[in-house]
Amino acid sequence: MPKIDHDTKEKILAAAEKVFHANGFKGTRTTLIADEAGISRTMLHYYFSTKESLFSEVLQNTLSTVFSHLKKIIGSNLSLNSLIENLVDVFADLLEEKPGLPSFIINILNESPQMAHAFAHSKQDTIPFELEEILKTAKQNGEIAENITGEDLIMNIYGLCSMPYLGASYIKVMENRTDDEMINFIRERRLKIKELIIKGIRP
Amino acid sequence: MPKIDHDTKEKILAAAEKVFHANGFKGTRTTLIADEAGISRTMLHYYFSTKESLFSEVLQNTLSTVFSHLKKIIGSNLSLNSLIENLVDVFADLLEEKPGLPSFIINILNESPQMAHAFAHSKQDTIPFELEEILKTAKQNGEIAENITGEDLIMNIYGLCSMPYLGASYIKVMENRTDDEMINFIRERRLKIKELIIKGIRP
DNA sequence: ATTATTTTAAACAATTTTGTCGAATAAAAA
DNA sequence: TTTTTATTCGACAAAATTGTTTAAAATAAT
Repeated sequence: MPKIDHDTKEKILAAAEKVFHANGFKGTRTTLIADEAGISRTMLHYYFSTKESLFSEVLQNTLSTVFSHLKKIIGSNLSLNSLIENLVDVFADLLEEKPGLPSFIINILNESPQMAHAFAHSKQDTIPFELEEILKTAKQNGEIAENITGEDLIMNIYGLCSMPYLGASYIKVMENRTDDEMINFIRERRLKIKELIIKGIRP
Repeated sequence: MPKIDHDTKEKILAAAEKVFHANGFKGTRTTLIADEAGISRTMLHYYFSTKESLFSEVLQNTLSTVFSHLKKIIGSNLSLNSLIENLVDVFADLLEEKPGLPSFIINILNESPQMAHAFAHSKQDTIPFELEEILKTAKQNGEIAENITGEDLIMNIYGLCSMPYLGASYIKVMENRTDDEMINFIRERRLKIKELIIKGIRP
């Protein structure tokens, strides 16, 4: 029986993820992926017929990672503050694992708004529903300002958590940070983000 | 004496700004700029020899717009809260004028980290210095938590204000918003951002 | 040892994109 | 009116990029 070298395929996928996340679909050169994986461009076409098929596999991997993180929150019966801390942790963990994710998502939304449409209508993102429910009771208890919506909360979290990754190259040189220092900086910021949001949405 | 049609040049620059802001340098096709401007591609090369030269003029225009906005804040002797409200207003006004700016900046930082380096070292961005000064006295007065830095404040403002523009296509379809409704949504969010930050950084 | 599988290199076709050139037209300036 | 300027079109060269093919190697399976 034939044996496939899964190792090489994985190497290609890992390299492709890195390059696609950083440069989007159009911006990516398959040559760069091959270089990054340390293989020839011929080999790339041996495992993946086209750039599109490679991209689509990377996209699926990325989305499944996102959903596996999101599932950590679903079903838990939490107070508002715990929920917020949980959401921030889940997003922050996700971004620490996939630092290129914010720029990747933004790129996709830019390059093909159809995908934004499809994704928005897929209803796989169940967080908004849970959120509205919890916000309702929190408002009744006077824990939170009346005008805050679930959308607000998600935008606060996603915007604040993504920022350091989107501006990484600038933030790094601004304070002459090493890679390790950047990771620490972002970890410390995670705590500040939680505090900012929890205090900031009070009545 | 010869007469140059400045109108056409401006049309090209406006179209180029739109396309470059939306797609970055690599992602931009000069054909698209010509189409957007309603002129032939030959004409584009008549006024701008290369794609690079056109990009560089767009970039300079963009940066001068950014700085003209930033200057509105400099030199004023404000309380912490007024400063924050001012900063949010200035950024929000800027983004309302140039909605593609966040994705443009992110693209530049991604495509050429050298530019991030150059920009960070140009010291044209004087806000951090002013900020640290004001934060110092605010901390002495107990108006703000000790661990908040100027960098934190700027990241909060920039991240929160940019978010709706970066995810625009998603946010639009999510709630079936028209263009006008999007503008209103973002204007209302501006107030929430101010409140979030002011309350969120208290001790 | 023989066969099948993985990998590379080199060459090539097709496509896209950028930039140039020359001819031709319309409009304004001299 | 003659000349300069603004504009377009079409053709084309050069470069980059993607994908195919062929021949040849290294490696693993039987």
